[in-house]
Amino acid sequence: MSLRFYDTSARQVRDFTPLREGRASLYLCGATVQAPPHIGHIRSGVNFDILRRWLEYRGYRVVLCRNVTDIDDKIINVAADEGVEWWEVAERNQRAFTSAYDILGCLPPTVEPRATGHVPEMIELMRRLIDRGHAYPADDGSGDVYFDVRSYSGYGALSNQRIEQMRGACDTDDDRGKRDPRDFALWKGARPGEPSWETPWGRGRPGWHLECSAMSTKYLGGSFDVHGGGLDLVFPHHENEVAQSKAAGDGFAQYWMHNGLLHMSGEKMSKSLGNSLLIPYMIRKVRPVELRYFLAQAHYRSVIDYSDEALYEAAAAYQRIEGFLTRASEVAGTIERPSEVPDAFAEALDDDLGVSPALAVVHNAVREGNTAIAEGAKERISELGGRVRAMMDVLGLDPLSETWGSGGDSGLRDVVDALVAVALEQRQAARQRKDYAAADAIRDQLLTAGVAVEDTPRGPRWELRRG
RNA sequence: GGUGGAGUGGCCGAGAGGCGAGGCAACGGCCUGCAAAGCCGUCUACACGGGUUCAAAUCCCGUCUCCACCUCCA
Repeated sequence: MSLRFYDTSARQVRDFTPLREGRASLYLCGATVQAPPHIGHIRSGVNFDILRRWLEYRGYRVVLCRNVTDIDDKIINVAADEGVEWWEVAERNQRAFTSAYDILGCLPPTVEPRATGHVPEMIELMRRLIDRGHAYPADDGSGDVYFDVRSYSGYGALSNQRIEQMRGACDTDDDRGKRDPRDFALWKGARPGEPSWETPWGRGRPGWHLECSAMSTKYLGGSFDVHGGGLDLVFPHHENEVAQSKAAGDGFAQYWMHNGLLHMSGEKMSKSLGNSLLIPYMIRKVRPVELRYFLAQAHYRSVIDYSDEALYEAAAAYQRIEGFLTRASEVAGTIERPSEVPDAFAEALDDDLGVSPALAVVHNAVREGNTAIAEGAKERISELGGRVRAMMDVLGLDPLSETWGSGGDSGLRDVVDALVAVALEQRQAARQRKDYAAADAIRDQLLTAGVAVEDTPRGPRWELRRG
């Protein structure tokens, strides 16, 4: 079977056929940098990182454009509240997003354009829309420029809605100068004290949707393959984007992919809830790779109901895979990672990124591998270990990848290893003379210090036990 | 009012007409001085009521419950 994805616009799974053979162009709605990211934002990043990695595995040359919207009402409001410049807020939060993506092992995008760096492109797009009769500057002198939704017959096609049934857009203070309440702002006229840029229609700043159409066109062309983002962006953001671009004469996205949202206690984690699931806090609960596993394991279109229990279960599942690979390396030496993944795994990902069934393939290989370790079958261990690494690598989760290195000082680790070895020698001596009370006391002391000892047929081994 | 999604074993979570996905937890066994890890086994589930079918968790009709979007959202 071929590679296929669920297309929000078609409301069904479609075979993936790129516009240019061997290439895949992706536009991903990244952050509006009004606040630091929580795990819902990063889920989106992880889901699309897996898409990107899978496309690359399938031989496509991927160009991923992930925007940063660095100007909007909330950014301005936060800046005003804090008494700092709007660009301080944007810079600070963009750094937080970048850091979070890095920590979770998301590959950097090919290009990461910022809205405020593309005002000329936005002006040009507005010019095209006005020339074609799809947009108009407000006639009240406010400087607003609106998209005329009634002029574009396809409006509502993406989100499957009829204009008549839509509510009015309240995206400006008082809907000044709108011809129809559902018209949305391409450009917002400047208010006193706000950042603004010069345009033929007066000073102002971008509306929320214009930047994505302008930047996708600049970096990916008028037509590109996949547009992605969170399910909550389907309307109005993506509906408005596609309206702007198609009304201007561009082909725009061929496929629309939306990740499901992450809920907290039955509630969606919106920015306004101000919840505590920010990345620095989360990675005190579990390691980053375990957080990535948690976010990746469910199908990208399903809702994830966040709970600490579910998070810890995911961490345990990951540790099972990691434990196998660690022990496999100890027994069979370096585990080479082959370039191919098993067919069953590939078929799962080909089918609309079925990460869950793909992970079932991984776990089956882990169980076989553990049996091979028990039997001491080195070739089999290497083979299965390599297979597991290859599969996990495609998901960005290979435990033996340098991405997930302990991050600690390796020199310090050598010191600890030597110290633990001293203690273990004493414990072994105690065991030899069957002084199990002494042996167990040493093991307990090490455990208290965070060193978990396991006895194996080849002698004791140890590892750091977290928290 | 409009649009879309969901209800699966103790828990998480796939699947979508016929073979028990997988994980976590629990219990029993093997292994171990004891553990740990691992392996084997047990727990045979699909909201409810009808229907179609040789066969339904999966299709159809109805009902209930929950959720999302309908201009702050990833």
